[in-house]
Amino acid sequence: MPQKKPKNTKLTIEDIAKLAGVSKATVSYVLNDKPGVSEELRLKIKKIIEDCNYVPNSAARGLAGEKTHFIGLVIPDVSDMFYANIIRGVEKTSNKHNYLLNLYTTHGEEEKERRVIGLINSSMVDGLIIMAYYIKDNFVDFLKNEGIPFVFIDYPTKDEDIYTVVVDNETGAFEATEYLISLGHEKIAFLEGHEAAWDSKARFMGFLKALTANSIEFNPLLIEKGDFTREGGYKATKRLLEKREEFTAIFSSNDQMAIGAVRALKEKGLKVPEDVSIVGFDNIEASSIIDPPLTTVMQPIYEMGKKATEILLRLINGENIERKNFLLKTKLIKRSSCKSLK
Amino acid sequence: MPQKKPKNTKLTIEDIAKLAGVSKATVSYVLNDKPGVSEELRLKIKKIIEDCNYVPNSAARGLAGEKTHFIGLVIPDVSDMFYANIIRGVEKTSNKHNYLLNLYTTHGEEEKERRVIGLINSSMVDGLIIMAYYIKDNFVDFLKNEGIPFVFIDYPTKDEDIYTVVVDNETGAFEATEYLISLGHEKIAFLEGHEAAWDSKARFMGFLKALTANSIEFNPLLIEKGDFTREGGYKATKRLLEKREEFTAIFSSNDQMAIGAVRALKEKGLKVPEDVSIVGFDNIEASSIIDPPLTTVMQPIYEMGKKATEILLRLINGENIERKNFLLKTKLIKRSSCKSLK
DNA sequence: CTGAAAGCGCTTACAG
DNA sequence: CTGAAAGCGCTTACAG
Repeated sequence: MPQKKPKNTKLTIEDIAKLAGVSKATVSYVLNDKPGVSEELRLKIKKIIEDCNYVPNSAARGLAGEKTHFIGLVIPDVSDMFYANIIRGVEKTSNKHNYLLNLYTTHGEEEKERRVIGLINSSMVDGLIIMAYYIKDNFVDFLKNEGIPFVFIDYPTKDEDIYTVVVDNETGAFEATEYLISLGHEKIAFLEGHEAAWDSKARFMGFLKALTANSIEFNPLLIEKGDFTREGGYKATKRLLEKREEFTAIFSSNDQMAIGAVRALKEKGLKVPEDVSIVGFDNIEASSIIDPPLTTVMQPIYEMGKKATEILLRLINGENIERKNFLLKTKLIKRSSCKSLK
Repeated sequence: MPQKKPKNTKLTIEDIAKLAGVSKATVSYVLNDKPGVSEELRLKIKKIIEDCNYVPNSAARGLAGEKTHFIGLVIPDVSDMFYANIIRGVEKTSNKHNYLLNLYTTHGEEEKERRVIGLINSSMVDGLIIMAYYIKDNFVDFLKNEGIPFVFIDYPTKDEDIYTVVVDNETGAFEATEYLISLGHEKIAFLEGHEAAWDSKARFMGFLKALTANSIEFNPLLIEKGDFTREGGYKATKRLLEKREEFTAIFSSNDQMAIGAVRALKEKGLKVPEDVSIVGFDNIEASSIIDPPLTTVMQPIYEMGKKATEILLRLINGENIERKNFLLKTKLIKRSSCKSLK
């Protein structure tokens, strides 16, 4: 009957202690690499543990107040490649340090994000990596009081008291725009992402700064609102074309919209990059498959997960980390959607 | 200091008991919907729990032998859309039933798959969903002895004693081939996947059966070995073309190879679908983006995760399930990579 | 350097 | 219908 878990088959610390002829405490010290056991005994016990394939019960460890060797990852979704890559970064890094993963998906729902609270209560994880939408200050305060280490991913805050790993969207957009300018483009349209999205804003800032840095006048008519979707990019580009305001390039604040833009241009008989150059942002898989392959800005997604985990693990181990806010660099991927005007 | 978890802030069952003026046991009964508490008292206690935002400590629950409300998912990777969709299916379904997810990625390494054993020991999960490569019979035996419910995904076995959820690759391939035949194709080439892959074999079987069912003679010259990669499909198709054996269609055992095949054909000046029709398998994102969009067989990936979770949850609740092996249907996605010869 | 004992927060017989 | 007590497997002061 699956209802009952017959634990009798499982080895406990007591079994190991008996086998080694010592007390449970001594085995525990060995397990946790604590002092107070002679090297000889330590080796002997380690061998027995190894031979028996004994693995300590994490639940008991968690309860007793020691490390559980689990870290919790709060993330909106798993089926999006962006999040999937973050998970992979977290997972690979934590695995390397003998940590396992608890996954909590929120699907961008505020209520589910709040349930994270229950999780922490459960003393099931030693630390938390959080990527969320609705995190408010009170939530952060709660976490602080909780005394559990946590790191935020892609959550830009001015609160210098919390650990964050964020992509440098602004510089990424700056570089992409400078690239277009270096090819001779001056009339560059910009497709905005979702209104509330801070990353869209950061990209727009980078775009603006690049124009300014190159003494190119900003033309508000060439800005179109979008929503980060393919359809949104398509519509934005159609609106742009209807304005009959001249432009030679489009900088889209993400790839999905850039793909929509390509379609809109093609429908109007315009060729990419012959008539219009396009740069996207994100380097999603589709960007290398479409015709023409898209020049875009790659985010260090995997690295974000990795970095956040490294920080968290150090915090869990009680290390002090000087810096709290980490900005990760993007990379411009040049493909064939841009043409030089020179 | 992050080293210490100050549990003092956290509510325990004892606090709730005091607040309600009852013993811990009574609160526990309410928590677990067990009989022995008057309806009135039950409601009162539930309200207090609600008001205090109390969440029981899963570690303690797990230790005490009750449900942890975690299920473990063993899976090779997260950054592959196939697996990501399975995770999503598992995660959405388990969340709906108030279950949380523990994720264990194995990266196809036998040793890491084995570490699953440690996990079970940990009484951290109530059940296990497993998608693995090296699972041997001894491993299955271990799980059975463990007394923990488990369900395998995409693990074809003749062992009628274990629960499995598998895609009906054979019927999927059968239908795809019949579709090509219905368009008038008789000279159909087949690109095999990785040699050891049982799903590749199943797809080949479906292909063969469709030929037989339609009295079309099987031509061994039109079979090419591949390895499920884009490059493998490209090379296989080049070899195929060098044979100078006539064919009007290609059935590739997955989309990646089909994409490689399209490239090989284009390089030889052949057009898809005008000169050669192509059908893939998997319905990966790229299949809808390439030119021409690929006709392919969609696997019910999300549904596999969902189905496996539903089964597992029922097992965890002690329900008996009559059937053990579930075959999930594929769906033919018709796009423009096939042309009728009629 | 080592062991006996208490305690983490829960559940579950067992009495009443 | 309800409560006192034992126990799950660990860790951690505290003695020795």
